[in-house]
Amino acid sequence: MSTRKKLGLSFYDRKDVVLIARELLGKILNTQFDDVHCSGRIVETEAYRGVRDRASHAFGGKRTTRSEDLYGEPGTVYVYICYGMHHLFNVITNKKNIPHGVLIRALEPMEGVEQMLIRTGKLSADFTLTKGPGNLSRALGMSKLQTGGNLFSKDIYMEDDGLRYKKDEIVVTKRIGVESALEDAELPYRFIVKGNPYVSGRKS
DNA sequence: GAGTAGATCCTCT
DNA sequence: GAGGATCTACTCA
Repeated sequence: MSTRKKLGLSFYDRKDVVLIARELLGKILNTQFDDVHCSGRIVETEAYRGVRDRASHAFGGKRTTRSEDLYGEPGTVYVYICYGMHHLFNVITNKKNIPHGVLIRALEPMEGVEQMLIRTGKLSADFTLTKGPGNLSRALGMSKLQTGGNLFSKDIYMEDDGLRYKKDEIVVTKRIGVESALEDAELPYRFIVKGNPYVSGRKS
C-alpha cells in the first residue's frame, strides 16, 4: 500500500473549479459513520461554476436556503436531495461566497464494501454499487445531515495516495442531466476515467 | 438492447 | 403547485 495523505485546505482553495474537478479523479473519498470506515477512488466528477453556470443552484447569484452551503468555505460538504429520493454529494471550492462546487458522480469501492451492501440493500457487489451520484451517496451513507460539514473532519475526508491518471486516461464530456441549463449544458465540465466500469451513464 | 414512465419529497415561486 | 445535478424496472423489438 502506498502512503495516503489527506487533502488540505489548499487543494480546495483555488480558483479553477474545472481543474479541481479533474484533479479529484483518482483521489480517495473516505467516510466514517457509525464507526464504520468506507472508502472509494473517485472515477467521475462534474464541475459547477457558480453564478455563471445555468446548471448551478447559484446561477445569477441566487442564494437560497438550499444552496447556502454552496457559498461556504472551500472544503465544505454540500449534500442535497434530488427527485425526492437521491442525495447528491458535492465539494465546495474557491473562496467563501464564491459558489463553486464539484459533484462527485461515481467511485470505485475500496474499503467497507460490506457496509455499502447493507446500506444499499444489495446482495452482492456489482458495478452499480457506487455508479452514479445517487447510488454513491447511499453506499457511503451520505445524507442531508452531512451538508454544511467539511472535508477536514473525521467523518468525511479526501485522500491522495499518489495515483495520477495520464491525459489519455481521462475523458472530458458535457454534463449529465442538466438539459434545462440550455447552452451551459454543453460545457465540457464532466471528467471520467476512461474505461472504468463504475462510470455512470453507460450500459453494463 | 433501447426507450420510457414512475417513484417520491423538498424547495422555491 | 411545479419541478428537479436520478435510478430502476418494465415494455417493445
